[in-house]
Amino acid sequence: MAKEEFLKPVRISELIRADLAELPVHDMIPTERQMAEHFGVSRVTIQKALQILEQEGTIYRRRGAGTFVAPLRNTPQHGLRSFSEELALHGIRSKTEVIDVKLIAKSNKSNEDWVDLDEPSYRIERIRYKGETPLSWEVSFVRQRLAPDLDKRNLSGSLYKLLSEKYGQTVESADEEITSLLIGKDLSGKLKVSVGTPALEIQRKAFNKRGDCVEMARAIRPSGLELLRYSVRR
Amino acid sequence: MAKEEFLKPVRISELIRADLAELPVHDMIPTERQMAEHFGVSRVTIQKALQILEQEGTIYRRRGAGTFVAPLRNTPQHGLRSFSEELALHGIRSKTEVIDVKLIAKSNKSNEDWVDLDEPSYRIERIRYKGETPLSWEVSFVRQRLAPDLDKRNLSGSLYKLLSEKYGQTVESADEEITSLLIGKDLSGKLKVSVGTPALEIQRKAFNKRGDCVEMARAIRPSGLELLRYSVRR
DNA sequence: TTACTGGGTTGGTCTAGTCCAATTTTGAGA
DNA sequence: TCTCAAAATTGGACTAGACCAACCCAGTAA
Repeated sequence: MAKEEFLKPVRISELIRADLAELPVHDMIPTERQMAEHFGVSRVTIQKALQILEQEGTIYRRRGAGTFVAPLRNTPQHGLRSFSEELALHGIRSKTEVIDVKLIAKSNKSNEDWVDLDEPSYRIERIRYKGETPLSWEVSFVRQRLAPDLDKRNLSGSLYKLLSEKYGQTVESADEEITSLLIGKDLSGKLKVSVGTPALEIQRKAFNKRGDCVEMARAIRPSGLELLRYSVRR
Repeated sequence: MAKEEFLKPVRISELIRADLAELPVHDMIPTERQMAEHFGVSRVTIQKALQILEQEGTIYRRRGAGTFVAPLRNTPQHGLRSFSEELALHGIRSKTEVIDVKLIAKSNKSNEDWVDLDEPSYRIERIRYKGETPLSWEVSFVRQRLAPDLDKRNLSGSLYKLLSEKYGQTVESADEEITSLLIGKDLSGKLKVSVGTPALEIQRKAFNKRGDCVEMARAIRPSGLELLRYSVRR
């Protein structure tokens, strides 16, 4: 006989979300107490399930009034995705060309002045393609200590996936800083665009759960393909 | 005699954060059970307090092991701030020039093709300055229904603050989309930069708690001042 | 020394119940 | 019909206790 399984908040939120799809916007849904009885769980568990739906903008709650269906938000939530995942979400199959991989000694005053390395790190230079069209030029730095022999791996896929699966370094959060610039002589050839094309420059620091910096990266994306979307919350 | 006040999670998280500042990175802090006893509250309350600190990246937790001090993240968290708040955070006093405010009829096929208005809305065109230097050109659309007589207000301050305090429309979340472009003839004069200067274009939809779109905006920021920062979480 | 095992510790999760504050509804009175 | 106060409802918050899974470490055996 199958062991009795209790419903967990995540599962409950999925069930509720499915029912929600058929309800009109701003409609009130059953109270927490009713749901608790219906699902056979405590009210706290229901509250956690509703909290999930509230954070993703599916519902909103008003004390003393009830819980209501929020309007559909057509913009997809950004979350934390690698570049390849981001492209796949837009239905684009991407290709990655690894330009260069090398080990950088510590505390070098290199030409990459935006990154200060306190220990030996790998420098990975890559270009992302959609078919024959370059989409993005990227340089990533990863500490050797966190990912030894990274240079011997296949780097033409998702770096985040590789770091997570092979080294247990899962990216949980990232800080990004965005500026604009003009494509210069050095990159115009690699990105197959003319000098003076406007582009986005994204500098990113990615962190694991412990708050250690797992990756430092800089990406240059010529304008044309709109991929940079953020959802900001209070 | 003052009424006995129970400590709430937010207050507890502040107290813990203060103590944390003196501890070395990756040090273990007292267990949840110890803290619960120390503060005279339940363990669930402590967990909520720790959840706050965990989300802001101050600590991290490992089941079976304990709770630890996370490394300092030097990049400031972005959160959801208005442009003027963002500038103030960088120690910059900003000035706002209101170029134009007018009421737009519904469903007009205007030259602003990026926004589809389903009802009468205000169109607010402004320029942000640091001293005499223009930083950003912005156009905001706000539904008349949500903020009647908005055109009679003083719009040279924070629009979000105005909407929140006068109309009860507090921005809780926003979706932003970022691209790059070159400054054209129309904006080069207003922003006092030469034609062909690279710039960021930010399109934003801001929502209240109920998920209704409170503001639609488009901002153009010439490169030079780095203000666009995002913290992304899983 | 090395490898394993078992018990204690710790965070993660859930329950059942209580109290509170915001809101809506009800009902009495003018 | 209208107004306003009381009552009921609802989400928000907290407690005390329980169980579980991951982890750490001391002790044991090879």
